[in-house]
Amino acid sequence: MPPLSSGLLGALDPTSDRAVFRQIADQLREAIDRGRFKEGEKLPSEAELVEHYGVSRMTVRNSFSILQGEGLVHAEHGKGVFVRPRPPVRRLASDRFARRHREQGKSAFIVEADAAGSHPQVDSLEVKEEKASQDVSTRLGSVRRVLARRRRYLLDGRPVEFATSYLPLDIARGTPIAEPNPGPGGIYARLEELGHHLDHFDEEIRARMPSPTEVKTLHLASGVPVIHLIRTAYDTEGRAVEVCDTVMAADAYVLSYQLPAT
Amino acid sequence: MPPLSSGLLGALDPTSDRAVFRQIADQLREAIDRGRFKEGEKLPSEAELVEHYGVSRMTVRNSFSILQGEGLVHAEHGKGVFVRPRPPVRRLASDRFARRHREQGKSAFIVEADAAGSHPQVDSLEVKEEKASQDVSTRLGSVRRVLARRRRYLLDGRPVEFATSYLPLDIARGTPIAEPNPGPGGIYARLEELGHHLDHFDEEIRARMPSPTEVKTLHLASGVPVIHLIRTAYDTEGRAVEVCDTVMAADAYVLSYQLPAT
DNA sequence: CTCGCCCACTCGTCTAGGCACCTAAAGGAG
DNA sequence: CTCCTTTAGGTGCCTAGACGAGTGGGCGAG
Repeated sequence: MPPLSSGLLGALDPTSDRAVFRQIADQLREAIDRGRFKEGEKLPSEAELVEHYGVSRMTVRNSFSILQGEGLVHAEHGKGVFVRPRPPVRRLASDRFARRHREQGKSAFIVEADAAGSHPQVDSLEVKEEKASQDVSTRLGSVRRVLARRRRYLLDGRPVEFATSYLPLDIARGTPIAEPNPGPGGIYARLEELGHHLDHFDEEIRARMPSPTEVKTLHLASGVPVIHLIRTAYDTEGRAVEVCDTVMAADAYVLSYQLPAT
Repeated sequence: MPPLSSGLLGALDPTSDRAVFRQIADQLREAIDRGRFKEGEKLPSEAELVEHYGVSRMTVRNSFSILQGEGLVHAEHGKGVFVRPRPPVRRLASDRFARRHREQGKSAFIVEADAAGSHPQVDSLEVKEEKASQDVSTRLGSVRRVLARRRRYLLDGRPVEFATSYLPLDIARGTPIAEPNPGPGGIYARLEELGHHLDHFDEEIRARMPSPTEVKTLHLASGVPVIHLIRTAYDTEGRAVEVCDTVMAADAYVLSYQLPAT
């Protein structure tokens, strides 16, 4: 094992109240923040740090687990611990559902990704009728059963988002909306063709840590939260015609809204 | 030590690929989700679980640390590990900066909190001139120095958000905006009085894990992300007159936006 | 009865190892 | 030269135990 060049990391302060594993985590964090370890670069191995600080391996592992929890690093089995590269973020503008965008035909996700030079994909498509959850039922105005459209979005092979749209059966059943591919402009274009002119959307945004299912579906590294967005679409008669429940990898998105100051 | 009533938790599957500490975490998580352990309730102690599963204490602690990372439980030294109660969330409506709200006089935060029956506070107020960061400078249109207004918001004693407003010096210097208390309606009211009629706001939303500083400032439990909101205010001449950088405890907020479908 | 101390229980930190498994590189077989 | 096997280095997972430190209840002294 090559000796760890000691310029990068300092020594511990034995008089400090701060736990040793926290001190080590602090030093590593600072070194990362200062760019001493760059994105994608490998941190010193556990053994090197054991040597450098004169502590036991569990203590070093503990430090790593803190940094993992903060989303700063990720461990690869058999390779090492690496500074997590910050993936390019996708900006979601608040006008992304504007009518003019629908007129182009392709879905918003595809158009936007192509424009950014990324390779977009949609998978795990599922369209079926099911019982509405309490929450969805409330939002749609006491609907018992709904059409659910589930799909997952990937960017350059990486899953970044999965979403489920819920629509009242009396609107969606037997229309192109109930088809896996609803046609150009997506379901919003179909809704308007069916006479449900869209008036506005409500979006609710939360952020939280992912459930184990979400970790799997989005291949989330530890320390990456999710953004949970619930959009309700209303037609010009004030009726809620769709609820879309979206979970996004928080490190892949910036949401952007423009608000009038009236 | 009283025996752990074994109805609550199952046994381990030694044939499973899943690591033991993950299996234990899974069982605890499921028990919590099913309401077998309720909000605020104490989980079995480490020693009880060691006994129940026949594993070492580190393994049990590892399981707990997973659940902590997910924000499901929190440990209290000397007392036990508890199911984390979900605090009431504050809804931030997208019209919260509408002019009509400013006319009431009090700041948006105070008015809203009072209405919800909570006890609001603002602290660690700091107003000073400083060099603009690269990012702020860009957003404000190549401004070198700015007036920075820092403050922290608390709800019923709990810190939930801290924010910094940056304003160009040529607008803010020598005005009530540079005072600790800018007067009724806040700085937006003052900006309008000074002839900077507000046209619209841009809001950028990110979610991520907090830095150690943010953990301290917001007293964040582990497993709670932050919502990072950057708002830029534009006047009717298209000039950016304020950038507000806000970090919120994600478990205390739901952001709500209404978008036209035009 | 009250106060203060002590002890049992709890989690927090750390040590010192062992086994399993993955990865990459070196080296041997074909 | 290519392909496979071996092996060393690395991480993941786990054990067994020690000491520290916060909490709360019980018990004895006053």
